[in-house]
Amino acid sequence: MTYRNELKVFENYIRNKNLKHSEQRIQILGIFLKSERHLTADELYRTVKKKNPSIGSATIYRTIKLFCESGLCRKLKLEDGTTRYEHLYEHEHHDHLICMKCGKFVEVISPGIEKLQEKLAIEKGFLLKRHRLEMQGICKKCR
Amino acid sequence: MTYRNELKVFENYIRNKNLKHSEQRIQILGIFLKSERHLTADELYRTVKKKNPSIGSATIYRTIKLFCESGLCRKLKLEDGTTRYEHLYEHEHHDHLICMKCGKFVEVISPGIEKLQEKLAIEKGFLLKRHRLEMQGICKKCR
DNA sequence: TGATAAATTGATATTGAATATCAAAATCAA
DNA sequence: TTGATTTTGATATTCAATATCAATTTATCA
Repeated sequence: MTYRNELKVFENYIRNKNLKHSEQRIQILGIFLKSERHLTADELYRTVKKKNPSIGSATIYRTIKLFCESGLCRKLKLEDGTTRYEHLYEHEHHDHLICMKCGKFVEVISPGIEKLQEKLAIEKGFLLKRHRLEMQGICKKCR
Repeated sequence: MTYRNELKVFENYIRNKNLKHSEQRIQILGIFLKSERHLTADELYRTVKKKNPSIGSATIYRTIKLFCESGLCRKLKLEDGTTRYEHLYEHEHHDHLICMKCGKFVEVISPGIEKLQEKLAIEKGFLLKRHRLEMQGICKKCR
């Protein structure tokens, strides 16, 4: 699988912001895109370090921020206090179902829930901007 | 308004765990219960300090943990990265609608949403244990 | 009541994630 | 290639939260 579109998104972002191309950013992006899991910054750092040991953790944080700004990445603050990052490009909005034993992430979406949220917000006089739903349970394998 | 029941819950917890009664814990509990807002640990610390300047912040953290364990308090990790604490005793499960401008918290509950969550989890093979829904928007006043 | 064991406190040090600083290196336009 | 600008990596710093530890307080029981 290639990530031509994602690469283009990132390169456009860099160009539009008058930032510069760098080898490190491309390495980090490649590893971020290849990873299936929702990584923490530190997990990404360790993985990148295997390919390029000279890279610093500050660069990881700086680069993740660019991914988020460019629309490739979303930052998730989870109930357990950790922060993880997920792919955003061509992933429509979704919520998460997380296994409390093995940590498995399932991305879910329920138009019904979305609608009820809208309704609830309106009842309370709110204009709903965004929401975050994290469900925790035990997956099939872990039961 | 008195907090006789809440005090009893706390005292029972202390007794059952073979912990000891302390003046500081009662002071902190009183201020926690009186506060209407969802406080951060630091906000609670500053408020307590006005009554008892000798109290240390470590005691606040230790004591909040006891409140949570005793069922009087729930820790909320919010999207903005802050951690706040809310009253739990005789408050049934609820989610939150938060104003992005003024920070207003509204506690909401939608049995419909709860049911759809259950359904969704079952579809994905999960046994749902808990969930967290945080909705952010703009309240009536701020619009 | 007083002695004793155990828990609690406050000050301080430490942790861990994330950000700030800064000199050296890399990038890019002309 | 030069020179301006950005980026990098090392390091220092921040901030919330926890750990450590001697001194104090509490509870128990003789």
